[in-house]
Amino acid sequence: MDPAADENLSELFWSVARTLRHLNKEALEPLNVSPSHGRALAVLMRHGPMRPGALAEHLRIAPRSATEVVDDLQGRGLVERTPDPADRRATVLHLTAAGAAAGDAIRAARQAAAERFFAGLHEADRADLTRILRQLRE
Amino acid sequence: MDPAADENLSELFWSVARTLRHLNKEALEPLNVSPSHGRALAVLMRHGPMRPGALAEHLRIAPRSATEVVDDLQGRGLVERTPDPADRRATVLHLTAAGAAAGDAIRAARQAAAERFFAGLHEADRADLTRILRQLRE
DNA sequence: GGATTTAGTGAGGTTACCTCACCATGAGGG
DNA sequence: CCCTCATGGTGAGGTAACCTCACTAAATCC
Repeated sequence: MDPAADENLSELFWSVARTLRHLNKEALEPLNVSPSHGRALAVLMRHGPMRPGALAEHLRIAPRSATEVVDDLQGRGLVERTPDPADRRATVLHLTAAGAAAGDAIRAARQAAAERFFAGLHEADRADLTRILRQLRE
Repeated sequence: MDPAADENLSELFWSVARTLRHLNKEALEPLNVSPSHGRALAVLMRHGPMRPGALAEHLRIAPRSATEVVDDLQGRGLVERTPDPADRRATVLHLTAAGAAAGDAIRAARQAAAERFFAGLHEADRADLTRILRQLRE
């Protein structure tokens, strides 16, 4: 159990993470969305209309911060707030047509970036990586 | 080449990265240093005294931002600025005794966190992960 | 039906960055 | 030797993406 090995594994992980983040950001740049907005749109794409609170949970940010993201997205005409018929305190967020289009573009760009990044791996290595990462996530 | 597989691999990677970052931050918290300060101290520990500009390069931030980090670190008595005898425009940063001690503690805490995190993996999986990450880093 | 909880948001703060402008110093060319 | 240009550091001011705290309106519990 060489301690230096763990240190290296951790550093290695960060080094790879940085590259991947960079690629992601680059992929999103031409679409004129920040990574944070991209994540929010992706959540709405995947899980459908939801309340700001639920969005906050998905993004693991404070509810107040979700309000801010939504403000911004609404300002760009990508999402809309509609009153929740079941609870008059609440609002429901849903994508506009433009938002859905942006979401599609983001998904495609992200996927292309990931594809490029992981393309160097053999099928078996991919499978191993997936398995190991799943285990780390617990 | 299922597209969804790559999407998942990328997301999986981020999920794990987030956990690791969280652990790192937690490990640094009791030492009362932010991750950003920790990184700066680590660079000074590893590479010895250097100018702010060099620190900025190592941290991949703008020189002006390095000034800020150094201001903070100096305010906590962890680093000192001394005039560079070779260039009267420049200053040289070096760790104080407290800074070196903090650097040691940070290194230990970081390593312990990584140890705990990767402890769940079998030796073989660790080796695979290391190999695959190395390959991804190219 | 009054107390408590929950949903969303205004106000204001923090962290970790950034650019631009500026000054002092150093280095090279005529 | 002086003049120009490059370089090291920093003041001023800005930004993104978070945060907490306090508040209102509505729902829910006892």
